Parts: sequence; structure tokens; C-alpha cells
Amino acid sequence: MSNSTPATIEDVARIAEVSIATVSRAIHMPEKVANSTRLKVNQAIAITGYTTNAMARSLRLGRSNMILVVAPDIGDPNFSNILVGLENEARAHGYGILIGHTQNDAQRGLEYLKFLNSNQAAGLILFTGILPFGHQTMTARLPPSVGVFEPVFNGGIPYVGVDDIEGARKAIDLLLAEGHRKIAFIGDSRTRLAYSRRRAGYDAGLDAAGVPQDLRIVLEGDGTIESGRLAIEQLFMRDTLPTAFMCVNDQTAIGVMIGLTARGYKIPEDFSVTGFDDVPQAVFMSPPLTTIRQPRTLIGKHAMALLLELLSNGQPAETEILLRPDLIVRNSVSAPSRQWAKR
Amino acid sequence: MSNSTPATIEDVARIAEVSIATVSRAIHMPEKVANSTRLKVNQAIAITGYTTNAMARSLRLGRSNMILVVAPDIGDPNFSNILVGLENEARAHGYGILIGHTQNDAQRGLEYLKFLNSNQAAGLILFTGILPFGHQTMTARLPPSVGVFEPVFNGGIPYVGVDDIEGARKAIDLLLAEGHRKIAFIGDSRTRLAYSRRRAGYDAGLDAAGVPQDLRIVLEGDGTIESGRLAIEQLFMRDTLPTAFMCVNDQTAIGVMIGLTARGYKIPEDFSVTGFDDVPQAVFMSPPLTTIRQPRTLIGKHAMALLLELLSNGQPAETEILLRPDLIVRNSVSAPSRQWAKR
DNA sequence: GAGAGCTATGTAAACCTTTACATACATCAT
DNA sequence: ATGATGTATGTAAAGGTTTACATAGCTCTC
Repeated sequence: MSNSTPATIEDVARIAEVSIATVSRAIHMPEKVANSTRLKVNQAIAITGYTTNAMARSLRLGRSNMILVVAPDIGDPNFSNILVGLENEARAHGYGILIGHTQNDAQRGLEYLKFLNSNQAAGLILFTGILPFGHQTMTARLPPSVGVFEPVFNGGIPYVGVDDIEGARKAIDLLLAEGHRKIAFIGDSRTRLAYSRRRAGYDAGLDAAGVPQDLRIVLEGDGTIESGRLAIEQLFMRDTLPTAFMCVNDQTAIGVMIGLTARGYKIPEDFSVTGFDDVPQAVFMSPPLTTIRQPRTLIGKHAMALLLELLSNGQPAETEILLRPDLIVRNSVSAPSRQWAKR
Repeated sequence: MSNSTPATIEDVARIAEVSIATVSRAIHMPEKVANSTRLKVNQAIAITGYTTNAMARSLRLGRSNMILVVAPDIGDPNFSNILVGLENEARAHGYGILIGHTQNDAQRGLEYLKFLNSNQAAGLILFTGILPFGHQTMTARLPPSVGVFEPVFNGGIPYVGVDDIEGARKAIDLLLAEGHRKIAFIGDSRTRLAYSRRRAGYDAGLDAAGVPQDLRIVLEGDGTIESGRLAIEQLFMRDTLPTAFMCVNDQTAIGVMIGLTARGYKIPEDFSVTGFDDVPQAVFMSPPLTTIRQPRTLIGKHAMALLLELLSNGQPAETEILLRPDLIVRNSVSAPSRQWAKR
């Protein structure tokens, strides 16, 4: 029972007095074996404590039951809850999750490619907006893949994420409803698809409200807290200031809040600020940050479901799943102050 | 070159005009093959783009190059940075990381046990303080394992974490140095080893300072924010109050701060508060929380190194590695207010 | 110059499954 | 009774690797 070496299918076969083929069938195609036989096999399995050797199975089948998840940084607060969704869905279907992070280093990306080539992973979930490998190199033999959190730039890879345009639209509409007209958009890198989409939402909202182009201010950065703080420094060198800041993500918004506070301004009395993502810190800011929530667990769940479908069907049901973002109203937005509104 | 089916060792052997045994040796025991041969093999590998099929290799070797990491909740903010350390160290040694979370559900734990039994994982990193499986069930055939973040209750499993006693001592000594004498310890569950150790640090500090037993207040809870808030409610029903709260972890400390603030008190003017862990939120509290930092990335790194050593040597070099905790001074501690100190 | 001792390589078995193909038996229609 | 059809099971090959054992050639020693 608790032998040193684990039981194999042969041990089970011997005890159940059938062939190993029958044991395999009893496990994986139960309807193909007679009731009485199945019973004997199950008993033998219970006695031996047999579990299928996944290595042998994967070798024979030519595919594993592991999904590789590659992110730029697994320490990122945005990462963990998506991971929860991914993991739950995977496990429910008998798959396991293998994780790796590239730290934006192409070399690392290549190391993970080996997991793929060596058949250790049957599919790929990509958090990085780009293929982490030597770009065109291996796209041909890339396994079924799904991008998540950030659209995959290279194209051709299905994507599951939040509807950036709608999310941005919700933020800008809140700001407009509060009476703001001069609203700055603090973005990150223009190369990120999320940037262009959120920016598109910003413009669409402003267009709909009839806000003229010359009241729009758009800055770029790199999406970090520091970059948000820097944007404030730059803006205060200009002669006109917005009454509100719509930020491309929460990190930037936090930086903006820090920059504003450092200059002695009050939020939301003097300036309103919105973020995007709803990272865990957002609620702990003072004031708590009004932002757009990414339904992270749900994103993970859908992404894995899509990948699993890809794995069995070959063809993706849809090429892009956009989940509904929620506006989370906290305390970083109010009507524009008289003082600034006058400008 | 970019055939549909990946190259096998046989393809390499044919091109290099050697036997497959030589190819295998050229890869894994390079010193055993002649220079000229090794060169031919390497060229053939480059031509074919060959990578070892990990499934076949693991099957033959009877062990995989995967490490299973099981945590109660992979969404926990404490989790991610340890994971970074684990992953870096593992990858550096050619290992991959498989993750799972139990959500404190024994059934789930058993599902992961299958990964172990089916040879998919060669080792185990445990975040849960207890074995997540039907306790004694399989301890015998458990693979090499290392506990992390929280000592494994069952014993026998090496542990890598922070020195809880020293950390608690640093917190209590800070409070004492500021002039506090009546300091409450807000703990979580008595069954957690971390609880007893941190509590021991609390007592040792108080003993050293000659603070009598009747000035000590100890409460228990479950380590959540809500539990910290509740502790405040309970304490305010008593007739004597402490001037400072030393909390078993940051979550509890955050709850304490919320409870205190809700009653109109100022921190640190009216009461001082310390936490333990330095979770990401700690710095965003108002005031920012003074706490003890867990060197998370380092813990992950050491834990994986220890596990890898176990895997090759069989015997653990040491049974417990305790890392030095750092006191992170922020703004939630000051000298006791006159008002309260008088009591 | 013959045996011993090395070094470099090859042959073939083993790791544990899954599954195509073969076989045996039962059922049914004619 | 015979052949057709169907069901339940068994046999054996294949999947890609590692490595014990065998072999062959070389160098060294006496």
C-alpha cells in the first residue's frame, strides 16, 4: 500500500486480473468497459493507491496538462487576482499552471520558450503586451495562446481583457457630469494598445460633450508612480491648468495625487483625479481613489476558458473578449473648484 | 528547420553521425565526449533546433523539473514577492514553478497531491502553516518540501522565514524607547506558530524593560482587518486602555487604525500602532504604518535554494533559516500622549 | 609485445502510458 | 445453422529519453 515505488498501471492490472489496456480504458473511457470489470479495476486502484503517471501519459499523448503563464512581473498587484481566476478555471479542467516572469528581458522570454518546445506546456497565457520571445522567431510553432490584461501587439492572438474604451468613457463621463471641461489625460507609452484605447474613450467622451480640442491636454509617460508625479511638474510649468486629471492607470493617478499634494493642493477640492485598474492600494489612498475596476478574477477565468477551448477545438470562438469595467466612485472626484473653474 | 514535428534526439544523432547515446552525453555530461564530437553534436542541435523533450526525460529519470508551490491564497499580497524570489532561484537552476492555492479547502489540497503523486512535481513549497492534505495520509511519500512564510505545524519540514521573535522585539523596543509602558498585543490565532513567536518577542521586550505583567494586555483574533477593528471595540469596553498597540500583522494593524480613527482618535498623537509584514498597503495608510518588514524576495530565494539542495543531497543543510527582519519606521508611532500616559 | 587500464562510443533495455489492431464471444436475422 | 454485427478485452507498438553494459581503439608498463 505505501510501497516505496508508486503503483503503476501494471500493478492495478494484475490485482484486477485484467490487461493494462482495460485499466487504461476503465479510467479514461469508462463507458467502453463492462460494469463488473470497471468495478474490479476501481477496487484495484483503491488498493494500490494508483495515480496515472502524468509524464508517461503526456509523452504518449504528445501534450501535457500544463499551461504556461508568462508575465512581465509576477509581483505586480494586477497580476495576482487574474492568476486566481486562471488557476481556478485550469484546475477545474485538470490543468495545472506554470508561471514565469520576463522582467522585460528577452533572454528570459527565450528560457520559457523552452518549456513550450519541450512539450511541458500545452498552451500559453501572455500578460506581456508583446511576444516575449525573439519576435518572429517561433510564432509559427507557438502553442495555442491567449493574451490577457494587455492586448498582444503582434496580433493573431485572442485577447481577454476589460473594455478600455468603455471604461475610459465612464471615467470621463463622471468628470464631465461633475462639471469639468478642462480635463488632462495622463497617459503612458503610446505603443501600448491600452493607452490608445483609453485615450480613445477620453476623446469620445469629450467629443460627445462638445468640448473643443484646445481644452484638451494629453501627456505621455511610462505608467509608473514617478511618471505621474513628473506629469504634474511639467503641467505646472504651463500657463493653463486643467481642473481634473484622468489617468491611464492607478499608478499614474497615485503619482499625480502625490505631486498635487506635495504642492499643497487638496484633492478633490482643488483638483479631481481618476485612475484605471483599481489596484489594491487605490482604496487606501487619501482620499481613496475613484477609478475603473478591472474584473480581474473574471478576466482570468475567461482567458483560461478560451485557451482550453482553443486546445480542444483548434479554432478560437472569438478573437477578443471585452469585459465590462465598473466605475468605482470613491472620494477623489468632485465638482471643479470656483477658483480653477474661472480660468 | 521549422518542421511540423519537433526534432528528436535521433534527428540530431543522424545529422551529427553519432549514436543517440552520444548526443545525450554531449548534452548532459559534456566532459565525457571528445571535443570534436561535441562540436558536431552542437552543430546538429543548432541546425535542428532540438530541445530535450522534458516529458520523456522526466519519465526516464523518474523525477521532473517542476516545483509545486501551494499557498492558501495566491491573491494574498504577501504571496507575490516571495513568489518572485522562488521563481528566480528555480529558473536559475533549470526548474519551473507550478502553483496552486487551497483556499483553505482540504479537498483542493488533495487535488494538488495528485500532481505530486503523478511525478509532475519533484518538490513542494508550502505557504500554508499546515499540510494541506489529509494530515497523516501521505506524509511518508511526501516529496522534499520546504515551508515558507509560516512554519509548518506538522514538523519535520524545514522552514525559511523571518525571525519572528527578533522582529517583534524590534517593534516592542521601539515602542518602549518612545516611552510606552502599557502596550497591548493584538494577536491572531493561538494555533499559529508565528503568533507564539511574535508574542514571545513582545514578552521578552517587556520583561527586559521591567514592565510588570499587569500592564500587559493580550487579545486574540483571526488576523484580518475586521479582527483588528473588533479588538478596539472590545478594548474600549474595559476601564484601562494601553497607549500603544503592537499588532501581530499589518492587516490587524490596519483594522486597529480604522477602529481608532472611527472613534475620533488621532494616530500617533493619541495612540501608537505597529504592524508586522510590511504589506504593500502599509505605506499608503494615513499615517503610513510603522512595521516590521519581511524580506520577501529573499525568503523565496532561500527557500528555493534549500529545496533544491534537498533534492540533490537528500539531507537538509539546516532545518530552519531565519532571516533578519527590518524595522520600517513610518509615522504611526510617537511618544505616548500626556492624556493617556497619566492613566 | 602482451596484457592492463583508459577513453570514447554504440547497443539495447527500461521508464509508463495509450491505442490501433486482433481476437473471442454473444446476439441476431435469415 | 450460418454469417453478420456488435461488444469486451487482450497484444504489442510507439512515444523520446537515459544509462548499464559491451566494444573498440589507444597508451602505458614491464
